[in-house]
Amino acid sequence: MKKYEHPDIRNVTLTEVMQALSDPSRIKIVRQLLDYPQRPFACNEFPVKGSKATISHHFHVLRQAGLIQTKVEGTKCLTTLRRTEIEKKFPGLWKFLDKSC
Amino acid sequence: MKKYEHPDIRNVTLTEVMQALSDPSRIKIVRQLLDYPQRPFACNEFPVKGSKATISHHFHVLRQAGLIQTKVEGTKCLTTLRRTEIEKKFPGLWKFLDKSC
DNA sequence: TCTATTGTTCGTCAATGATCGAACTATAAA
DNA sequence: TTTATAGTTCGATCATTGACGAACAATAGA
Repeated sequence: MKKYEHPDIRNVTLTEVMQALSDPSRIKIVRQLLDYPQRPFACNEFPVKGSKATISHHFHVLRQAGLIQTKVEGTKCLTTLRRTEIEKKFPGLWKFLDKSC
Repeated sequence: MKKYEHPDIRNVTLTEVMQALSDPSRIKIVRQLLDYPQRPFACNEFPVKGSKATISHHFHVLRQAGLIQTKVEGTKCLTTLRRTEIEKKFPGLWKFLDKSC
């Protein structure tokens, strides 16, 4: 598998972050990651429906927005939140996403 | 001027809110409102460029997302945040928007 | 009444975004 | 080496969205 590009958080804009989170599937992904801190998930471990291509696209968007990081592990790719970096740049985002209904 | 429709906050989704905030002009509008609590602004008092139609569209989106309320006053329409209602449904949103850079 | 102000609505166009199947890559396991 | 697994990338399609000008509506003021 190819290695992933992760943007420098300094170059991430609030608009991008909002845009990334303006999709129900992507919000689900982020919330699951919030619910299980430190635990990495493979792409197919999220309750998101759609083709492989679509799901891959969602992770790409979240990655470009600086919200997640992806690490190759065998044939899988493991995703975790970029928790502390995002919290530093956008304080309160995680808390907000976690609590909002 | 017509009277405005404001959605019941209960029917507003997080996705809608994120979508509404995924535009630089609309973020600017909300931030200005955050910076001057309680003070109502007319549509043309925001540093947002674009035609009248475009600006009206941005306010429409923010209104449908439950973020702002608009009141007719003469030939103007005055906009304020739906501060407490949104804070109750999406705790931390205002704080997050205010602090993020 | 006439005109200026303020904003909405409509129709249109261009750009973006979500979705998919198909072909592909890389690793693991048989 | 063959097959299965996991995900990416490409190209296409379709829907949504942002932007605009033009026509409109409502109020204020001369």
